[in-house]
Amino acid sequence: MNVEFDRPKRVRLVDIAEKVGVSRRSVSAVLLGTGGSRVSVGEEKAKEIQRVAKSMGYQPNLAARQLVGKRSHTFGLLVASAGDPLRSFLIQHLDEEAAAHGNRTLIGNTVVAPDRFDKNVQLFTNSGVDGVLCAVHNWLPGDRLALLTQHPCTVFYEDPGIRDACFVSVDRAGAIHQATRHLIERGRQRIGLALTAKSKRSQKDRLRGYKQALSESSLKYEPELVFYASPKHKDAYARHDVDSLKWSFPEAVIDDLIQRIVIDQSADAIIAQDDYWAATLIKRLHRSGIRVPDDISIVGYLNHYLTDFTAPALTTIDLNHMAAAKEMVSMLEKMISGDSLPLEQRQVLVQPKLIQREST
Amino acid sequence: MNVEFDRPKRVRLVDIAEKVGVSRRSVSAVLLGTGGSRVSVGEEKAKEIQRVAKSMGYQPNLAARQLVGKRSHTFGLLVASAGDPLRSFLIQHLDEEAAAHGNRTLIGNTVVAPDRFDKNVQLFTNSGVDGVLCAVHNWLPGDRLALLTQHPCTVFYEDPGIRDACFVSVDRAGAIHQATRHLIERGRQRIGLALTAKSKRSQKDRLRGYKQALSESSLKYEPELVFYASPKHKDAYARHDVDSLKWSFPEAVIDDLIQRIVIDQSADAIIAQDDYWAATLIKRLHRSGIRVPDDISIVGYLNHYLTDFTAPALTTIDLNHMAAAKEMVSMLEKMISGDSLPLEQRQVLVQPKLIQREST
DNA sequence: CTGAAAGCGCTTACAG
DNA sequence: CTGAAAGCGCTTACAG
Repeated sequence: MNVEFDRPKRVRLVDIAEKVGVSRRSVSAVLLGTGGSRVSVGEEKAKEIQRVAKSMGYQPNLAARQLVGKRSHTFGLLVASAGDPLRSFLIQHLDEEAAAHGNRTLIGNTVVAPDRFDKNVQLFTNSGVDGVLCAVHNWLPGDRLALLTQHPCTVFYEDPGIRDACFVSVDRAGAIHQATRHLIERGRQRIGLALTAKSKRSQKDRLRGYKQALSESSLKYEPELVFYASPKHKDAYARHDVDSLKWSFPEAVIDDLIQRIVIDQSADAIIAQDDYWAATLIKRLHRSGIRVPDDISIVGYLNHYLTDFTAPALTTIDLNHMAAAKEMVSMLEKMISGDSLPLEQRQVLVQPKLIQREST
Repeated sequence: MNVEFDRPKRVRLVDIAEKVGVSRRSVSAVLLGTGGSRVSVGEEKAKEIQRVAKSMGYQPNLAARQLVGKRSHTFGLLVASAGDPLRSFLIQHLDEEAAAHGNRTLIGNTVVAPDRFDKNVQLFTNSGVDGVLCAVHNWLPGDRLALLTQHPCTVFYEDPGIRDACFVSVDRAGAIHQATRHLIERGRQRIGLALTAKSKRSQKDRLRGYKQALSESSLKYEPELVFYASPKHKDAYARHDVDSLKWSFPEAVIDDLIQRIVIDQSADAIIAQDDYWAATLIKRLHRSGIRVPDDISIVGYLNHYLTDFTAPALTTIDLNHMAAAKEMVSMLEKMISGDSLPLEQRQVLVQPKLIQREST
């Protein structure tokens, strides 16, 4: 079919008011729910307004509503990138949840250039967003405090390290605790734990869950079984190539991990930093003739769809991004509509869940 | 640090006009570039306006600009879902490109419910987007014609089947042509081609490229080497589970493919439908004791980061989503600023590129 | 360059 | 319920 390239004239509130023969205010009350409880429109009239609005294809002008101080029903969504492999499910769920609550989502990529985080914050301000959801990794640049100052209604994924900030976090200690227990139940005795930096809170949490599970089973905690990526491993984290806009994953660090934990320490299980570490581990172990799970069990962390494609399929910890997204949007809605959230409701912990497949 | 939860008062155009002691019009001209060429502000004054605007943290109110008919600098981006595994790179690149041209991106998920496509089109209308980028798979529901009618400035990824519509497409015939030639050069003689439906244009294109490469090398085209997913294979396509919001990939169809093409027809190579088919193929072949690439070569289609995690790493065709995204945004910008695009510029073909890894 | 005014499409407060 | 008016922050056309 052929399509005409004319910009269609939009129907306005006043157009349908004139057509029905009522005031704009009545139309506004019926269609947009404005005016509080003061306005009472007869049921007959209300129905007619609805009917005419529908037949004329009325769509309220959001810019106009926004200008008079109504909610924009727009959320800013800060992400590393729309295709962020570690958080693409989270991003998707956040967007779904926002939409389910009647909001639009303005997506802001931050990973392409160091100043993009702050630029997007400005943009969100211009755009008059009601609130911001921040799913950017803490290890990426960006002024979180400025974000919070400009947009008090902001909910983070993971603790941004700002006092009283609202955030949702996965129970990392609980996650590793589950994984460790699972491995112990499967008869593993020398369980390795792969971490990045020693000083990071997230990594300390994981270590805590690990130690606790060991002690509950009266197993000795051996520091030699904990692997830390050394500073020379620049590829310890997922990285984003700015030119191709593609993500890449650790490689060399994995061989080091195999040498130090699997070979030197005779580990019979590894809890990996994430599913990508785990997938690479499986590949490299396979090349060295070490069998998974016969010789060694591997547990991932995330539950990306990648886990179905490793051979064997990866047992992993599902970080429950759907629950996290629901919590984040729910918190944000509360902050926007009500007053500020009481302190004890500003930090929500989401429970992860172990998914057993074939690698353990 | 503690954060105050007050909504900050935004600086307006008039505020900085008063501060500097000039008219709003001058400020508008200097800061927003309005008023055409009529307005001439002295260089001194202009600099002072810039300085004061910066010091006061002025941010133009986009809703107000939009209301008086200026561009909203907002694009609608229709996607299956933000985490769409087949197009997440495309989505990311589209967003990047839009931002690079100074636009905001309103993301619209469509896969959660059948009416979401059309709902999002309405939403885009309300939001006053300048144009729409549609990256939704053609096999998903949604009224493309209504989209095009409401938003004449729309660019599709892949031909939506509407006359004169603007779209960017990958050269599918060229892609399969490259893959086939590559396999022939590597000494393969019985090259299988895995397709979905016989009647789909996209699949016919692939077949064309396949046949052409064969005939160029004087190889006989054998229809038995072409696999079509039968209607019973409901899992031939990537599917999105509405409850978990997660995607899943074909499984059973792959075993059928192995039986019919690899075993019955003794294929020594397979060009898969996409990287997911290819990854699953590699896994299943491995279980059957068929070695890749010793016994059979496998080529994927997409170049997802998944390809690095298969064992062996997957040779695949990079669909060049970055180039596609650049083209799409460039077309859209032209449509928005100028008049309608001449017919011959409405359909752009992007060239894919074979990436050799280990599976061939 | 300036000021004063009108208008974009809505909501709200006001007087009936 | 109504109409007439003011205002949100901007741009534009108008008269100087």
